[in-house]
Amino acid sequence: MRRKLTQRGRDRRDQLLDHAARLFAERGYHPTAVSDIVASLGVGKGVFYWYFSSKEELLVEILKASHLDLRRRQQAAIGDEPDPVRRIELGIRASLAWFAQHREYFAIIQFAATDETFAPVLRRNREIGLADTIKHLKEAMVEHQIADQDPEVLANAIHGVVDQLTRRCVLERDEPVERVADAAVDFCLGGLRVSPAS
Amino acid sequence: MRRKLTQRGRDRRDQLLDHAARLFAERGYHPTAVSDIVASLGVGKGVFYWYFSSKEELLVEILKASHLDLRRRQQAAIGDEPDPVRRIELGIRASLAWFAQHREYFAIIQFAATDETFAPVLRRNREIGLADTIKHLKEAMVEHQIADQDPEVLANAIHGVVDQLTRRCVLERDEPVERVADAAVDFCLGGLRVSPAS
DNA sequence: CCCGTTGTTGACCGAGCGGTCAAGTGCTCC
DNA sequence: GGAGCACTTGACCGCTCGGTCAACAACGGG
Repeated sequence: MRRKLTQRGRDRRDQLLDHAARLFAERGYHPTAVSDIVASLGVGKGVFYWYFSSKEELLVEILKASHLDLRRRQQAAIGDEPDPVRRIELGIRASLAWFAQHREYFAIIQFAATDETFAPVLRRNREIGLADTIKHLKEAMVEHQIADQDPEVLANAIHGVVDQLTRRCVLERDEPVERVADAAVDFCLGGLRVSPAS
Repeated sequence: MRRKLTQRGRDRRDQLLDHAARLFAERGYHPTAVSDIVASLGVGKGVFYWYFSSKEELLVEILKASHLDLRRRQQAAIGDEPDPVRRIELGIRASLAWFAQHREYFAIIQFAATDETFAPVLRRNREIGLADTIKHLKEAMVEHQIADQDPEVLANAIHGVVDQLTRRCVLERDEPVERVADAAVDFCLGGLRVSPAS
């Protein structure tokens, strides 16, 4: 759906995006009706279909916009840091911080991953994120800062740690982001540090 | 729903559980109608409601049964291994192997995690799994095989790695379980092995 | 002040859903 | 062989959903 929007129109669209994201996060995508979304704004149903051609398109827009925002935050955090390992660390910290500030998107992304309709968008988002991490990992390998291993597997493992610790520690248990980020970075850089003896 | 079942009845119930799990995994929970499930068996709708009181109850049963099965597999794999670190390793390998054989449950569990209705069941399942890992971690700390750290955070990090590598490598890219399991164990035990110099 | 465009209304529609039920079938045990 | 319980049928119900639309309001440039 492409339409000429005035400032008023753009504001409405953003309102719809925001309210929908909140409702999707709270109750889930399917259980949230379009009529719930417009009701939460106190407007008629037609408003929704003025800005979006379908409920599906709305979710796709939410996914794209949020990923863009997360990525901007990561890049801002990394800046021009020259050390690749340090860049990975800064990326991990930025991700945790972003999710702590945008909790609602976590549940939405997780649902979208379970629905074939949205999987392509999500896959694309993920590939971009992985590519960033892989780039840093490869550089770190070239500089012999870390051992030579399949960078794609490593990148996935790192994202798995960040994902899980965000979910369990930051979102569910409300632990301070800093502390959780420290733990995530520690685990990724050093694992369980099993002593060679074992 | 508790009912007296003959052998025939138990078989039907299992058929329903199986077909439903497959459909939920392929299309998702909400988009799969009860009428789809019974149609895939070529029976009338009443059959479903003879064995389950609602679609919701069905999913809860699927979640409980699958978690029980995974756990049995883990315990069988661990056996009476005395070394706690080795027990963690065996648990990781068993999890990956189980999911490789029961791919359909991964998508179902992921969806269930996004729906408040099913979150309690899942939370319970997860707590049980974490408790197992934490037990081994604590023992390993007592024996000074690994450094003293918050065992709950570590357990979550490990589960995150297993989760992510199962999803990306085993399920999506069909890599051999053994190889992925090696990578998961390596990463968990040693992380990125950043050289102390950095 | 008028007119075209942007924005809004809410009754309405067809489709599909989860769930019910009266009626029937097949098994099993006495 | 029949009484009774396990199991099956599928039309049916009430409801909610995503989406449409004709009519109308607000805004803004000329």
